This record gives sequence, structure tokens and C-alpha cells, in this order.
Amino acid sequence: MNEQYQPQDIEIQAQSHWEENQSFKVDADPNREKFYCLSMFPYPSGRLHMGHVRNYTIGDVITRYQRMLGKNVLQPMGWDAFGLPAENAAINHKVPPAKWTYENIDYMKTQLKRLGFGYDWDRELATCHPGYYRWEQWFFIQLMEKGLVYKKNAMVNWDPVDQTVLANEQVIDGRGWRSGALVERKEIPQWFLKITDYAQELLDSLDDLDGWPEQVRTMQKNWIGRSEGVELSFDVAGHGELTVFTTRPDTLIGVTYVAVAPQHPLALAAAKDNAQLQAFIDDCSHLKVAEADMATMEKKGMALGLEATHPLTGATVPVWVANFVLMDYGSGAVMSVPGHDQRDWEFARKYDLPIKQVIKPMDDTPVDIEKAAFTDKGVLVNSGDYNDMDFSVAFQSIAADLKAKNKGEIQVNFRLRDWGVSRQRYWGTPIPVINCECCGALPVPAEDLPVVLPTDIEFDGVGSPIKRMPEFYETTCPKCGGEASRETDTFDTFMESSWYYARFASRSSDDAMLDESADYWGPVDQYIGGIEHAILHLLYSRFFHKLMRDMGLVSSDEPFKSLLTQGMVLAETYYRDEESGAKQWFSPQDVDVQRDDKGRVVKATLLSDGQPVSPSGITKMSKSKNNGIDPQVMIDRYGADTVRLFMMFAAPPEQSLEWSDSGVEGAHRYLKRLWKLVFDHVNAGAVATLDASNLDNKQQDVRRKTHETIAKVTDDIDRRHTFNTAIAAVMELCNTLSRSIDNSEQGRAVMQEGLEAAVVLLSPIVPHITRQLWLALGHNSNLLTESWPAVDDAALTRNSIEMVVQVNGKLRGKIEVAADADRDLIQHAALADENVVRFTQDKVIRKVVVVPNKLVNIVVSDK
RNA sequence: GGCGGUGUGGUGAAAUUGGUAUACACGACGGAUUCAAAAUCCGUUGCCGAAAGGCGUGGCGGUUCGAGUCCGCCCACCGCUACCA
Repeated sequence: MNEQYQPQDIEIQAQSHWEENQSFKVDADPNREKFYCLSMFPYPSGRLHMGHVRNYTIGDVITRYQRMLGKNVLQPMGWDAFGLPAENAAINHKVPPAKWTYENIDYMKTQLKRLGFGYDWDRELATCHPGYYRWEQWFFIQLMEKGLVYKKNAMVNWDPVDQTVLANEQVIDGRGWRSGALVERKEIPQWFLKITDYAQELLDSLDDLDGWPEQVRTMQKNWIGRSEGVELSFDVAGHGELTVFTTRPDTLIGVTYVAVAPQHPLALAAAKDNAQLQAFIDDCSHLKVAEADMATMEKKGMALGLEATHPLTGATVPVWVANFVLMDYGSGAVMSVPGHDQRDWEFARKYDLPIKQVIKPMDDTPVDIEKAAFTDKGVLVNSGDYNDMDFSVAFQSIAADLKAKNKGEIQVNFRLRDWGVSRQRYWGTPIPVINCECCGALPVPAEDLPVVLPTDIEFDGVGSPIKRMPEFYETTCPKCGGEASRETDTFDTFMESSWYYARFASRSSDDAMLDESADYWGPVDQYIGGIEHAILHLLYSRFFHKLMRDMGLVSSDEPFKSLLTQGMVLAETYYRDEESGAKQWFSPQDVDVQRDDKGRVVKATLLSDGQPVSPSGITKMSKSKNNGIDPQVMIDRYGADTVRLFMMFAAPPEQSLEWSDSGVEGAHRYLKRLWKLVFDHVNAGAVATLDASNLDNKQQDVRRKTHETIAKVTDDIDRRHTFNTAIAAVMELCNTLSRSIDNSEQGRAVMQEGLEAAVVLLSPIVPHITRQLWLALGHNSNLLTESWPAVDDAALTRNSIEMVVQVNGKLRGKIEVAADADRDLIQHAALADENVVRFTQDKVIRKVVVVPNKLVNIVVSDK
């Protein structure tokens, strides 16, 4: 054993050993318990970032731990390879997206291997490979045939200069990011998947996902947004019926106007001979199609000059157009009750529309409807026959009256909208559809799949190149044989990431999307990824899984049994103001920080010129703030184990993690100390067999610490996933061991047991150094499959326990009592404690609370 | 705007079921070693106070023998918001 810890040598050695022995290759084996551990696959952006390192370290730790429990463990890795950044890179660097993507994959793969992650690389996949996306095309065709797919017009952000559709992130302050042109909203035909058909099931089965964080389930529940209400219609003179949905039919008598979306047929019709109205509608077309922007913009509207007849009272109310009503959602129209809805109230105030109170509080507290809307449920007033009814009675009787008049009925509504999967982009899976003038939109016949995306192209950012490639889109109709053209839109990349977990399990299936091993490995036992995916990716995957189930491809109901959502990786930011007024951002690694004698930061200067820079807080590592730390630099400097250890130690996985150079050095220092501790022990010669019944008190204390640590670390890794406290516990054990050097025969045996425990417990986190230390401690077995250490309960027993004594809740003393002491004895000892007496002697003792094994609280008051 | 989360020493954090607030680290300070520095090792380190003791988990209030933890209101910051992945 080398006296110096040399991470670069031992890590490369360990990694080639694993590679040569195919240590992480697995096959389905029905006789063994399986465990499928999956981390969200990366987008191949160029280099790994710290968020990847964190995500994949967590996954690797869990994988290695589960393997040591004796399970058949699968941990695959692949590439979410389609997407917008490849198109941006193509524009900026004049590299075709495919070439750029595959080069990135090659580089990032070497990085993942250098970090020691135990993946079964035989299962690697890239979603941009036709062998992968052909099954997605096949699946879409099955969905078309089952009627789960339809085409309709939907809104996009349109750049009139670049003649292209923009993603929300490409719209900056209402303008196209490249052209600077004012972005317009435009309706174009797009494909949709009927996720709303599964809304109820997606909601119901959330209750079964007890391995998911409560917050993610809540977010999904709110996103699906089931509500019970009434769909009803108003007659609009000369235009027929206008349908609206409301969850508050009890307020129906309080309707003072109705509002429609700017793109609503009623608004468009009214604008034909009203230039002002047309201008307003045009103005509304310069809005981003993002929910956040819609919700925070100024609420504006205009009267259409149309009147709607109230379905119950027969009164007429004006019809308005309002910019906050969404055409894509519901019927594109809402009824407005300014008295009992805050947004309606503000709108009514702004445009002088009447506000009518029809609900009062249950307890008759006065309400001033002139100051704000009263939005709570209550009792009806000013509502004729419905007066004095409470919410649920009013709900039912108004719904019944509407039904009797054939004007409405009770309906369940979901906030969830169908999933628009068309993207007007090049770098994605071609939608396998042929458009024929005679026969309409038809699926590409299964035997013609895949529809391969041409990769030998020039990409200039003005539209998608395949829209200009007749050799791609010109084809014949599979039905009539006439001239037809292919769809040139591609799929939303969420399509690829919605089923990759299942494909990993049946990676070798050549003639089907999935084979029977999808059911051996699935569902995923532990899924790990960023919290930012809490809604969309995780909901779409759950939807896809149910679609695949209903097609007989898998038998489980849900794709991911347990979910761990990891926090972001943050770093300090530093900047200088430039003359242009812009900020220049400096990498934290180029900045020197000076502290006062309390350790507070007083000054930051740039290493290169010694001049000051301004700190600007801690934010997510990003290119724009130049505060990303390259994992590769850290691996080269300290080794993979140090990076892994720091990542796991700095914060619990679900919280955000702040990068700290000195924290990394601390992690490295600890590994050096551990190495030295083992080296000194091994160097002192052979070790006798442990005789647990023949130890002195100190040896028993050390041994107890060893077994307490095994219990704590097992619980932390297995149940809590708090790797930071697991590491802290092993550090404590090492501190105890290094302070208790005992060269007696049994002292050395206790040390051997303690060091072996530390090495095995840490092995999932720092697999390279522990492999070497395991060998040094005299083992030639494979640490990867060594069984996880068991707690010896006998080692945990104590003769006496320390208990805390409080007086009125304040700590006043500590007492040592026998482990089996009864309540009276404990109380007696507590009251007799010298310091406790000082605080009780002039007082009256009101009560004594004894909490076994913990504390005694003596409640006193003045005489 | 909506939904979800976070807030504890100089810093990252710990306290798992309402029971000793600050484990484990980082930083800082003091010391040993060294020609010197780095590295390493040892010690001190929540705040106020000479001490006794008091105060202290974003703020205000409540429940309890006892609250970082439970309840109510408020503040600040972060994530998602349907075409970023």
C-alpha cells in the first residue's frame, strides 16, 4: 500500500478493472430480485455540468448500495439528443446539428466514465438515432388509429422577419431573439395527443405513488386541476349560443357581463365593421404564449356592442372581449361576476361595469362590495328564489333549473389541456404523417418506418431545412397513390423522454418497441432528476406509460415507483460594470476573496489584475452569469471521488447545493486522512480475530460507535436518502477511531472492524478509494458485491444513560442513570442534582415531566 | 398572477416522532512542526456579559410542561407556469 493517496492512479486502475470485467452489465434474471435505478438522461450540450454530476452521483450511490443488498441492479445511461440548442450551435458554429450532437455525446461519455458511474453501457441509446425514434413514430401511428390523436389550430409565437416559430424562451421583451422583430401570435394546424382522456386516471393514481415527494404530487394534482361546475350558455342576439363554464353557478344571478377571447368568432365578427375593435384585437396578437405573461399583463378589454341573454333571469348583459381570456382553453369565453371574483371586479371597476352582490358571508359579517370582491362561499342574496340557499344547495338547484331549460348542465372540467406535440423545427423526430389533398392526413404505413430525418443539411436558422427539401417531403399517398407531401414538423422532445426508461429495459429488441424485459425491469424503482421536471416531463411520462399499458406493451400502471427530486447547483457571482452599462461577469474561480478576523467576506478582487469586483449573490450555475464550475477541472485536480464526496456532503439531495472551493478541499482532506488512518493501521502488522465478549470499556465504546454508525448510515442511505448525514456519521466514526489508537491485540481488532465498516459504508459514494482500501485491509473479494454490513445489536447496549434536567424548559443539569432505572429513581436523581436545586429551592414544584431516555422537566412557580 | 418550495452561527448545514439548538464540515483565530512557506497535527470558535446568567432558528402572534419542528398572519428569496430540457 502506497503511503500517499494518489487518486488519479487508483481511479483509472479501478475504472479499467470494472470495464474489463464488465462489472455493470446486467441481464434479466427472474430468479433474482431486481432494482432499476434511473437518472434523468442528459441533453448532450457539450460538457457535463455540475447539475449532471450531482444527479448521476446520487443515482450511482443508490445503485451501488442496492447491489450490495444482493439485488440484480440495472443502471443505464443515454442521451436526450433532439432539441433547440443543437440548432443554435449550428447557427453559431456552422456545424450540422447531428455532427455537433454526436461529438458532444462522445466527449460527455468519457466524462461519465471518468467519474466512475456504473452504467450498463451496452444499453446506451440516443433519441436522435432512427433506431430509437422509429418506435416513437410507430407508437404515434397506433395512437392515431386508436383515435387518441387529432389535429387542430393552435397559437404559436411567430417571428415575421425570420418567418419562423419561436419558443417562449426565444421571445425577449415581446421581440424575436435574433431578428428583434415584434413577435406575433399566430394560429397554425398542429397535432395533439388526448392526454385529457387520461386526466382522471392521472389524478387518481397519484394517490398510489407513495414513493413520490408530496410536493410533486400536489403540483401535478393542481396542474391537472379537476373542478366540478356547470357548463351553461347565453343567447347572443343574432349569433346563437355562447357557452361558458363556471365552478360558481351559485353566483350566476350576479353576472353583469360576459367576456370572450380576442380570437373568438364573436369578437372577430364584431370587429369586421369596427376599426377600433379590430385594432384592439390586433394589439392582443403581440403577446407571448406563456401563462406567466398572460397572467401578469395589464387586463384590457372592449365592448363588442353585442348583448347576451341571461339563461335564468332573461336580463341582457353586454359581451366584451378581454385579453386575459384564452381561446385555447375551455370555450374561449367566461361569465363575469365582479361581485365575487377579484379579476372580474378589477375589470368592472376599470370599465365602469355594474357590480352586483349575490353572496353574503355565512355569519352575516358586513361586506363592502365596493372595496373588493367577496370571493368566499356563503349564502345567496339578491337572487330571487335562490335567496338564503348555501353554496351546495344553490349549486344543485341552479344547475337543475338550467338543465330544465336546456341551458346547461353539471360538468367536470380539467385545467389540463391536450398535449400539443408539433414543433416547427428541424432537429427532432419527423411526424410520420402524409398529407394527401384527396385523402387527408394519413399515417405513414408501419412498413415504411422510420421516416428518417435527413442529417446532411445546411442549417441557417431561417425555418427548417426539411421544409425546403422536396426529396424529403415529396411522396405518394399510401391510400390513393396520388401525389402527396410529408409532414415537415417534428415532435416535441418531451415525446422522446416519455418512454426512454422502458426502452432501456428492452434495448436489444429489434422488431418491437418493447419486449418482455420491459416488464422484468419496470417499473423504475428509483428515478432521480431535477425538481424543474416536477410537472411536464413526469406527467407526460406517466401518460405515455398508461398508453403503453393500454396497448399491451407493459403491465404496470405507473413508470416510476419512487422519485427523488434533486436541487440545483449554485455558485457565487461576481461582476464589474462596463462603460457600456452592461455587466461583465467573472468566474468565481478567477476571484480572490478577503475576509476579516471573523471570517466575513470583506472584499473580492480579480486574481489577474488585483482590482475589486462586486459580489452579486448566489445563483444557479449558468453561462449568462459565468459562474459555472467545470467538473472536468475539479476531476483533474482532486479526482472523481473528491468531487463525488463533496457533492453528496455539501447538502441533502433535495436542497440546492452551493459550490465551494474550500468545501471541495475539505472533502479531499478527509479522503487523505482516511487513507492515512488505514495505512498506519495496516502498516502495524497482522490483526487478530475480534472477541467481542472480551473487550475493555474503551474498546466497547469504540465498537458501539462502529455499530451505531452502521445503523445510522444504512437508514440515511436506504430510507432517508440523506447522504450528507451518512458521510458526517462516517467522519465521526473516523474521528473516534483516530482518537482511540489502542495497540493491544483486541484494540487492533476493534480498529480493523471500524475501518472495514467505514470503507464499506463509504463505498457507494467514493468507490475508487474504498476499492483500494478494501484490498489493503486484507480482502481480495469484490467490494462491489460485498454484502452490506449488519448491525450487531449486542454492541449497541449501554449500562447507563445520560439524561437532561430542565427547570421550566431551561437546561439546568445532566444526570447519569442506569439504563433500566424507573421513573421514581430518575425523578429523585433529577431533583437532587446540585445545579437543579439552585433553581428549585425557593419555588413550588408544580409538575415533573419525565421523558424516558431523554429528559426531565421540572415545572416550578414562585411561592 | 397561479402552483410548489426555502429561510437556523462568519459560511454549507445537523437536530428523523413536539424533548439538550448548532452534529459533521468550511472559514477565522491561537499553538506545534519548518530556515521559511505549503502540507500536516493540536486547541478555541452562536451573540451579549468579568462572572452568575441572559438572549438566540426571517418577522409578529398563538397552542404546549416544553416549539427550529404544530397553528394563524406577514416579509424575503428560489423553481415551474404547457414551444428550454
